[in-house]
Amino acid sequence: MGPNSAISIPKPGLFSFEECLWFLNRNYDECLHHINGSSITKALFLDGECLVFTLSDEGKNISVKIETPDPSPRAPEKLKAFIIDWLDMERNVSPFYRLLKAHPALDYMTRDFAGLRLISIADLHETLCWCIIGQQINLGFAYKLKRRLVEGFGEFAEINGTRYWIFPRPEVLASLSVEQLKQLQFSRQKAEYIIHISKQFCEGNISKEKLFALPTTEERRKSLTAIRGVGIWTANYALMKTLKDLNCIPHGDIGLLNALSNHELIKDRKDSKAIEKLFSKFRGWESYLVFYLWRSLAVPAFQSK
DNA sequence: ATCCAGGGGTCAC
DNA sequence: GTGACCCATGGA
Repeated sequence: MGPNSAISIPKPGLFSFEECLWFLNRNYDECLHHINGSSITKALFLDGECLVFTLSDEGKNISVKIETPDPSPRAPEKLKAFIIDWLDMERNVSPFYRLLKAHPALDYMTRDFAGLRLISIADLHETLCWCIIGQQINLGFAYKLKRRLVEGFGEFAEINGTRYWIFPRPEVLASLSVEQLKQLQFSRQKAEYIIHISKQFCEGNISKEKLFALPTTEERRKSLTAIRGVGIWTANYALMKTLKDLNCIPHGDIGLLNALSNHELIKDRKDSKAIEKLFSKFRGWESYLVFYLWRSLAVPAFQSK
């Protein structure tokens, strides 16, 4: 491990590693990263190179340690860019905080969730598959299904006896049969959607680059919902989590509705006028507001539901 | 047993 | 464009 594998990333203002860590370590059985005390370890492919890295808090900086032996010369630089993007470290969120502070029911978030960033999922294929998995089932079971998929068909790097998994490649999922996924307790519908979406990636019909190339959110949304299994909720989730489009609201999301209800911001699940009214005050920061509202679901006072 | 869960497709109007 | 209905599967 030479000096090249030590990387430091300066923390921006209104950024809390602890809050981001909290999000990544919610009470779910996540299989794509490991939390150990106050550090995160994850594996990924960067331009085809498999890297395992550990993030930890260094006060004014975040330190990144590459665990994989013999990383390529450009690995540190690419990894740094990945992490800045992953934890949304380059964004100035102070305008969002000003909007929160101006809202009596949401003001507390600027203190209780201070420094939380919109943590992304870089891989569009992974995001869409994750959406399909999570559609209409409880999150606990969704994470279970994801783990089965990842450990069944993904790849891993092993460091000191621990396996760090990477989400399966589109080519692998595209070649599966519906029956193989049904054995993992995927419904027929989920199995068909995932195989179909994976094939679309293999054939080059979908890619993150192609989506980015579209000029407007509306065109990106249309392009996504044209895919079988991708509805408006999934499209908005993917735009928010992978393209970091900040104008996206996953309408109908049960967690979002529960959070709005907890804050007494809506009367019932069909109160779309109240939802529109709230989000109209957060133009340009809708996705951040959604993310913070999801965060609020873990607040003990809102847990009794 | 019954209802719900970070939806989506289809089909009628 | 909107609404009713079906699809699936585990968890509480």
